[in-house]
Formats: sequence, C-alpha cells, structure tokens
Amino acid sequence: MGRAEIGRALSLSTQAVSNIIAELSDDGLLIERGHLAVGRGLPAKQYALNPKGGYAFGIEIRPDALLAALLDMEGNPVMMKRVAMTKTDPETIVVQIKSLYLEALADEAGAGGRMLGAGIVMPGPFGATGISGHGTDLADWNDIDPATYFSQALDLPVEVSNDANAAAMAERLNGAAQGLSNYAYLYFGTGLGLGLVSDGALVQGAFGNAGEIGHIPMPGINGNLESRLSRMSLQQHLSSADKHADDIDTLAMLFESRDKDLHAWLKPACEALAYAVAVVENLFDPEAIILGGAMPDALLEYFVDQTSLPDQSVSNRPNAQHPRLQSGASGRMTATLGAAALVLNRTLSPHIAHAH
Amino acid sequence: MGRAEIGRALSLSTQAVSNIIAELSDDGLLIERGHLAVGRGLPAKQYALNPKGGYAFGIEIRPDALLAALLDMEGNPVMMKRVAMTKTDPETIVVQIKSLYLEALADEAGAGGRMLGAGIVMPGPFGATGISGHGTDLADWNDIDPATYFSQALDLPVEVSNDANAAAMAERLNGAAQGLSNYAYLYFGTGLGLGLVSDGALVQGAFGNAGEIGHIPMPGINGNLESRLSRMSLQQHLSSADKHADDIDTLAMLFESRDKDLHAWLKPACEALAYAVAVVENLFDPEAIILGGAMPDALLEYFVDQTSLPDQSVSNRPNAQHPRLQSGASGRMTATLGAAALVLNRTLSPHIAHAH
DNA sequence: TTGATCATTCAAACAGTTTGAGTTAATCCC
DNA sequence: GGGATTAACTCAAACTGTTTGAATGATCAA
Repeated sequence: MGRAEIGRALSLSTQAVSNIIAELSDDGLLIERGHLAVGRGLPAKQYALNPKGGYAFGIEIRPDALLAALLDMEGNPVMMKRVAMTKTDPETIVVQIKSLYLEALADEAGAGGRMLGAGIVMPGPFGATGISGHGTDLADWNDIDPATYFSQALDLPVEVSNDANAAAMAERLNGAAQGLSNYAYLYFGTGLGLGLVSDGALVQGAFGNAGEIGHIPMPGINGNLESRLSRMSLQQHLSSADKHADDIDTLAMLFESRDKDLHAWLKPACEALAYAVAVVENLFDPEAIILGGAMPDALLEYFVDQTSLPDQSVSNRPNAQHPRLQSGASGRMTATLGAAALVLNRTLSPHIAHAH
Repeated sequence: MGRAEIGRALSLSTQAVSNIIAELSDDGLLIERGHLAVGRGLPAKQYALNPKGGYAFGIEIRPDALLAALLDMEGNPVMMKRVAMTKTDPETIVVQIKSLYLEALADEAGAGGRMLGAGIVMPGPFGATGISGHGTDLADWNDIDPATYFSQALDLPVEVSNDANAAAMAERLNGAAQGLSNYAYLYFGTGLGLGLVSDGALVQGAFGNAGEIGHIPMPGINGNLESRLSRMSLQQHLSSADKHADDIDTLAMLFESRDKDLHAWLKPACEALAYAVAVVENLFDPEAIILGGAMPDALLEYFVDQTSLPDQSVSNRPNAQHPRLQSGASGRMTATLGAAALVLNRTLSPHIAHAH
C-alpha cells in the first residue's frame, strides 16, 4: 500500500504515515515495491512488510518429542525440526529447546537480532483440574509457570497455549481463516480440542484451559465427545480389530484402501462431529468452523463432505458468506507452526498491552 | 485514588495524571473526596468518579412490552418504567422509546447533556437463521439494522445485544461478577441464553448471535437444552397439570409452597443444568458461572445448591477462588438494567475503537 | 526539632501528531 | 500536443499530550 491509502485506512494523516514509514524502513521492517499507478495523480510508492524483518520461533512439547519451527514475518517456515525425547522434566526440555533455538538462528542468517518471540505449545489442561491425569499431560510441570520459565531461558517474550489455539492462529495467518475474526477451529490432537477466535483474539479462558470440547458429554452414548471423535478413538477402534495405525500415513493408507474397520468408525464420528458443530455454532456463532490437526487430509475432507450440519443452529443462515464447515491445515507440524503463529499474531494485530 | 497512585497503576507520570484530572474535573466527571493520609508524606487528594457525571439509558424490547431504565455512572438506577405494547413494528416502537427517553431526561435534572449512550436489548437471533421463527422474535425487523436505526432516532451512540449478554454486563458492574473478566452468565429469559465475557469483553459471535445455549441438543432426551431448562419449559410442565404461572411471583409462591408439579420439574432441570455447566466450563474455562434472569430468587438458589457439578471439567480445580456456580441478579428488570450496563461498560473499560 | 518520605505543582523539553503550502507525476479532455 | 485536473508526497510550523527535573507542602519517625 501507499502512504495515503494507509493513512485513510488508519485514520491518520499522510504525514504521520510518512514519519512512521521512515522509522520502520530504517529498522528494516518494510520493503519498497515500486510505484503503482491506479488512475490520475502521482503513482503511490508501494510498501510491504519485509518478510525477513522479523522471525518467530515455535516449539511444540509432546510427551515423546519436541518439535520446532522458525517462521519469517510472512509466516513462511524457514526451519522445521523434530527431536525424540524420553524425559520430559523441565530441565531436560529447556536444554533441548535452547539447542534447537541456536540451530534455528544458525540456519537463518540475520534472524539473530530480529526475533519477535517464541510460542510454546504444550499439552493442557494447565494446573490441576478435573480432567488432569489422563496420561496426556506432562509430569513435573505443575509447579512451574511455563511462560516465565521459557522466557527467562530463551531471553524472549513467550506465549504459551494449547495445540488447538495455536493451530487456529496458524490458519488465520496463511490458511482458511484469512480475513476472519470470529471462527472456531476443531483440532485433532490426541483428543479433540477447540480453538476459539473472537474479534481477532483467542478465547483462552480464565486459566488458559478453554476449548476442551473433547471432554463434554456426548448425547446418546455413555461417554464424552472424544470417545467418538478423535485420533485416539479411531486408533482404539482399529486396534480392537487388531490393526495398528500409529501415524497419519498409515491412517491415510487405510482410508484410501477403504478399510472396512476404519469406515465403520466414520459414521458415528460424523454424528459426533455434527453434535460438536451444533454446540459450537449455537454457543459461539462463528463465521466458519475449521477442521484440522493430526489426521489425513482425505479424512478431513470426508468429514466436511459427509457431516450433515444441524438445521437448528444460528449459523444455518440462507445467505452465508463462508462454508459452515471447512478443512484447514493438517499434518504433523500444524500445532508447531501454530506456536510460532501465536507470536506473529500478537505482533501484527492491535491490542491493548497490559502494563506490567 | 490520588494522582500518584493512579499514575503508578496506569504507567503514567504524576504530571500526566494531573493534567487529565484537571480536564475531567472541568467536565464534572470527577469529584474530590478529601485527603487520605496512609503513612508519611503529603496525604493524597482523593478523586472518584462523579456518579452524576454521566448516564446510560437502557431499553428492553419484548413482544408484549417495552422496559426502560436510566442508570447513573455508578450503575444506580434513577428511573425504571414499563409500557405495555400491542404493536412491535419499528415505527411504533421508536416513537414509544423516544417518549420514554424524554421522560427519563425530565426525571433526572442534569442528565440531558450527560448521556453516554443507549443500550438496547431485543430478542435474538438477529437475521435469518435456523432457529428463527419460533415465535419469540419480532416481526418487521428483518430489514433494519437496529443499532443504526435507534442511534439516529435518539441521537445517541447505541449498543444492541441480547438479554443474556446485557445481564452479564450488569452483573459485572454491581453484582456477583465484580472483578471477574472471564465468566459466563446463564440467563433465564423465555428460553435459555448464555452471556460470555472473555478478558472483559463480550463474546458476541460473528453476527451477534453467540450464546444460544438453549438450542443445543440435550443428551438423553429427544430435544434441546431449553426444553428441560427454561421458564417456558416450566410453564408448559405446570400447564399440563392445569396450573398456570404467568409471572415470577406465582412461580415463587408455588416453589415456596413445595408444589409437587413444580418440584417434579426441578430434578430433570438440575440434570440439564449440570450438562450446561459441563459444556460451558470445558469450552470456556470461566472463573465462575452465574445464574440469573426471570426466575424467582429461591429457585435460582435451589439450582445452585442442588446441582451436582461435573467432575470431568477443567473448572473442577482443588484451589478454586470462586464458587463454580452462583446466583446473580434475578427479576423482571435484569435485562433492562443490563442494557444500560452495556453502555457503562463500553465507556469505562479500555478498548480499541475501530475507525469508521 | 530535624530529616525522611511522599504528593503535588510548575516549567521546560520531548514525541507524535495535524495542518497548510508547495512539488511531482500521472490521467483527462479539448 | 498541451493545459486542466487529480492524487501522492514532502517540508515546515503548529499543536497535543507526554516526560523530566526542580521546587514546595504536609506528614511521620527519631
């Protein structure tokens, strides 16, 4: 955009924009993109964010591994790494993270002085709650505030969140949620998580544990939602037929080959998804619900196509602008990239900073 | 507070606070409260909001009546009125609202030049949706944007919301939610609504229809949540036993006298409430859930006491600071006062104003 | 009584903004 | 082809809201 256009969009004078652009250019945060003539008048000098003007580091902590990614300011990954872990105590993890961080800085020349912060994704819920202790959470982390701990270790501002929130933010940066400010993201991790974005900001809850949609009771069965709709439920279903699918590729293969056990799981899963959609839509009235996470693409597409969306919903509107249910980013690294996206979103979207 | 204390809280210099206080005092928005000596040093001149420095007008539009309230800046009601309506078309309503507004201004000398805005509560959902046309919504309003319409008619900034959101804001101003910034409000209107506050701001959804919790499917029965848990469901239950309770007082009397039909309704209602709590807690992780609306106080208290809260919830934490479920304001005027509270909250809480 | 502590004011400096006049480069239209 | 029109941009000055530093006032503690 040109100075005058930016000024109009921001309700600032052209002169003010000029001053700000001069400062940002000096800092290397903007690049010039030539002149653009759209009609009469002096063609505007175009400015854009310099993708190499800032970087965000993302870490995903899992019980068995550590995943890291480095994103530039446009959200392009410039590094991705995975390290298997056997111990998950804070000291072991922080040492490993520091070493991954140094690798990232070594990989990308110039990132050193331009780090905007680090995003950390770790399994929730945070603190002792009624759904703790189900095997997915990390030991030895109860007495530590992860944000402070990592912030001191890396000497960077740190954002901590869960996988679903991170994935939702990643989707806003580059994916299906671009331009949306009210949407929900259903994330397939081990269980089923929900990332909620309201007016451009994550709804994190009082203790950062919002979005545990997998744990709500599921109508018609004696169990919760994620007992029907999650990767773990699918894997349990398969293993009861003596089939073992530990990774996404195996699941994709089974889906592709129309495996009858996998397909038997699909129908009740779609019903569970329809229920989840009804709950999320009526409680939250999103522009769209995006489906993503550690599932094969084809399976996500199947869910989007085959799930019959509830009629009794505030989102069932005749003139909807967006598909009510759509698929987003899938794969192993979604949440890791999302961790870094947390930082980019904090940097790039206006908010009130609380004095410290 | 004194100037220096305010400065520290806001990360401003004392001098800046002095300048701002001078301006606000000139406008009559602050009052002096004498000096307060806490230790050594010059005792600080105390300042407080002038309750008469600003007013908020609240309107609740119902299919059969119009309710109005005028609140001062501290949230004290200085006027409350009710007018029965037979027609609900926009012209009839706006004429009546204008006349109520003039009455309010006449009642409170000095309110004229000090109106901060008007809050309007009207039955949702807004726009055509899958749960429209159930008899609770107003006719002839589909092509009108209520905010713009009333803003022009009253020449005031206008906030439009539903009853649950308004009630939630009222509770924050004066009631059980004081000091909370992440909480949920379960509101008994005709159906069952949910007001969500995240980081001090209402979660309204993309089209203002968030919080329609009454319309989510209820496990175990062939129906939605509000078919078990709402005033309408209670009244239907009673009328099938040939008892008619059109207002809160009658319901309170029946409850007090341990009417067996009413009490038969209570147990499944508590189960429905437990389910609602499980959904809201796991999805939003609130500090507390507040129960209020058009129900007798005693009945709300009964719900709070008798509902067994779900163990499988992120809010089931051993060291909780607030009761997970508590009762808030009840009665006929809750949503009307809330309508005005919308304005006070917008005025008093910091937010980013979007350029227009 | 004296010194320490803290709130406040005053004046000057500073930062970020708008305003208004002037310059540059494109299109429109005769 | 050439003047009129349009729009982006720059420069300088004014303005607004902030911080900084020195001075003053009122209280407590020893």
